[in-house]
Amino acid sequence: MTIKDIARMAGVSRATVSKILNNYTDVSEKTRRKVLQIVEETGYQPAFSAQTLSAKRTNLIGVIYAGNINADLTHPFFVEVVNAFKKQIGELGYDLLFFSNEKFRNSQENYLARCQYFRLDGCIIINGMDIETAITELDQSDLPCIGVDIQLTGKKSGFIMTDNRKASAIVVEHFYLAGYRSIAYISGQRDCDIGNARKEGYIQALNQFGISVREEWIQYGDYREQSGYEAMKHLLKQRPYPRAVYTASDLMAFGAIRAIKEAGLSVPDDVAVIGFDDIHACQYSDPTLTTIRQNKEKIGKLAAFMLFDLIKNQVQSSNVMVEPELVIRQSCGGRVE
Amino acid sequence: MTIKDIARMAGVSRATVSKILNNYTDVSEKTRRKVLQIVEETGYQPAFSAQTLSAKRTNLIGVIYAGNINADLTHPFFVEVVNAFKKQIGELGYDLLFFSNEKFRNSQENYLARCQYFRLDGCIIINGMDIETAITELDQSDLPCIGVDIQLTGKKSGFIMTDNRKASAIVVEHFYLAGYRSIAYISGQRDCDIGNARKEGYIQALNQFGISVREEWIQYGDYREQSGYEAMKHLLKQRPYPRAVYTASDLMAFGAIRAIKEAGLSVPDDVAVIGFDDIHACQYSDPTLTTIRQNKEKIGKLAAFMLFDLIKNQVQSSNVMVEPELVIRQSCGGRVE
DNA sequence: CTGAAAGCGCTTACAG
DNA sequence: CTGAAAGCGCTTACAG
Repeated sequence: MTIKDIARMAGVSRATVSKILNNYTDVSEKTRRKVLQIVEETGYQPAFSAQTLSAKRTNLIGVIYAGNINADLTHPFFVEVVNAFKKQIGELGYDLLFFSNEKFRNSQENYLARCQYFRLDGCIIINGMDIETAITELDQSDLPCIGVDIQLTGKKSGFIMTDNRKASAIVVEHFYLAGYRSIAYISGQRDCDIGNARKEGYIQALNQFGISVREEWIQYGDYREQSGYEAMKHLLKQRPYPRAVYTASDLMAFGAIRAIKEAGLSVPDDVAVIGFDDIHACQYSDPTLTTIRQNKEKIGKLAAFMLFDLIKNQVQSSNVMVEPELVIRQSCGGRVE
Repeated sequence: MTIKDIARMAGVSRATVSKILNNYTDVSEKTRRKVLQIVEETGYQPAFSAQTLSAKRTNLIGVIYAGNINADLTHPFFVEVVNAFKKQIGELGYDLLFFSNEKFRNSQENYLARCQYFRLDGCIIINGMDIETAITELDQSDLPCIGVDIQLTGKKSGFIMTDNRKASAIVVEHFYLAGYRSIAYISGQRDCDIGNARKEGYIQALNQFGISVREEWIQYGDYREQSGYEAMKHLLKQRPYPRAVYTASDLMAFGAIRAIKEAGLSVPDDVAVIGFDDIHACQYSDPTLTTIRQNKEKIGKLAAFMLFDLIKNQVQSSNVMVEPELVIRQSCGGRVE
């Protein structure tokens, strides 16, 4: 069943059928009705590949998890963002193509070439560790791209992320108002942009409150539980040890809590802890974990609209910082030192 | 840059270039080298739409989250399965197309038509609640389909799921060996196939051990925390109340634990609990939760191979049950009644 | 081993 | 308002 069949059945030309299907206005109401009815009856659907070959757009958006040590589908933060993105971009009429990086990785990874191969209308790039240069190439091309947690700079690119400095400021302020003055920070890897933004926010906030920054109270982990555990052990060896700890991920907070308990101390009575991410387990841990929640819904939704505007040429490259929120539970205490 | 350009530059015909790119063998080594070199130099890539229009296959697999109340990308179990599936099917040379259901849903949802529109090579169908008839239509078509947690019956379809009866048998046996004789079950919705399989397994296992089944010890929830809490409150009102509880999800187990604690009782000393899913929070809850872990890796990977075989016509419709595993933590106790 | 030609199923100026 | 025709960029018999 092709457009030719429909044209024949309706007694019109293929061009006319095509126009009707694409909502052109210069067609008589009578012809339109007849054709539409036949389309309805037959259940005719145009073929994607023929449409794409002939027209330019595909209404297809690529989803790229960038980085060699790459966050995959299961990443708890990004999956929520991508889900919200998918919903919104779906409303706008786009489907999603997920590149399978496997084969691809073995050869030279050329994201741009793959986008061109499928003639994607745009793509969303999820940040990972150890970003490939192929991402830069894509970014600098004229394919519309939106980065999540990664700063894209191309003329047809934009990015969106949580305001990580702000998040740290909120945490430090919360600790400060609860009376804490000795506040440590367990960061992500030293070369992680996100972790560094959080660190800078932490330092800036301490300065603002006139609290001097102690280098030995800044530890580095890898966002995982074990690294938080080890970082906390280092912190506890110091005299005095910090009475409040802010970690760049919830998992590291869980690790820190484990270390604190092992030392015979209590959370939050001896050491207060605030994490980052608000993963599901925060509600069920002992104690329940105070943490920073990123507005994943909003990030995903905004990414969809920003990409759409870029595609429709309605806008220049844009970038947005989204407000974080502190979710207060048991782990952060509230006593005066 | 098209195949025409490459042909011109190499001084051969388009047909020859096409053959070389598609690994035909009836081409002289010399021509092959020359063409390949030019392809390399120019970075030429064929256009997906032209290839698809002309050939039949797309190397594209559709991912469908079925059901009106539909599990989305963020579902903790399915996301792991889909991730493993993506990796394996990627190795086999396929990319993934995620249908955006939004627009689509408003009209009559026609999965089959959409698959045909994109000329997908096959698809994977993730079970949800309240499955549409459009899924049946897809299942019965001759497009290769693999269902996860959903029994497909078409001649080109297969399915894969955890052996849910077996899982229940393992749980009941574990309780039995720990000395428990009064074992309750908190199920999913009454019309949920998965929940029912687990229920039947539970009943069968009780029978096997000569323990009589008490209808009032079977409660129904909706897999969420609150429903587990309420179901447990009902169970605790009974005299005697059960000393061991098996729930069809971890979240319901957390709800049950909350109810038990609220009643001034202890887990596992007064009531032992075993959940289902092994979500991340099980490791951090108080007490940590004993639970059934499904082999998501294996399910995803098998789904990929099964679908591949179906596509390549190497196999008839197949279906597989995957072994579950009991992960023992603190909540299940181990004392004699 | 190589190429001319038809065809895949659409869309888009263009002419009427 | 409608249609003939060219074209999108490939692949695939088929002939040589």
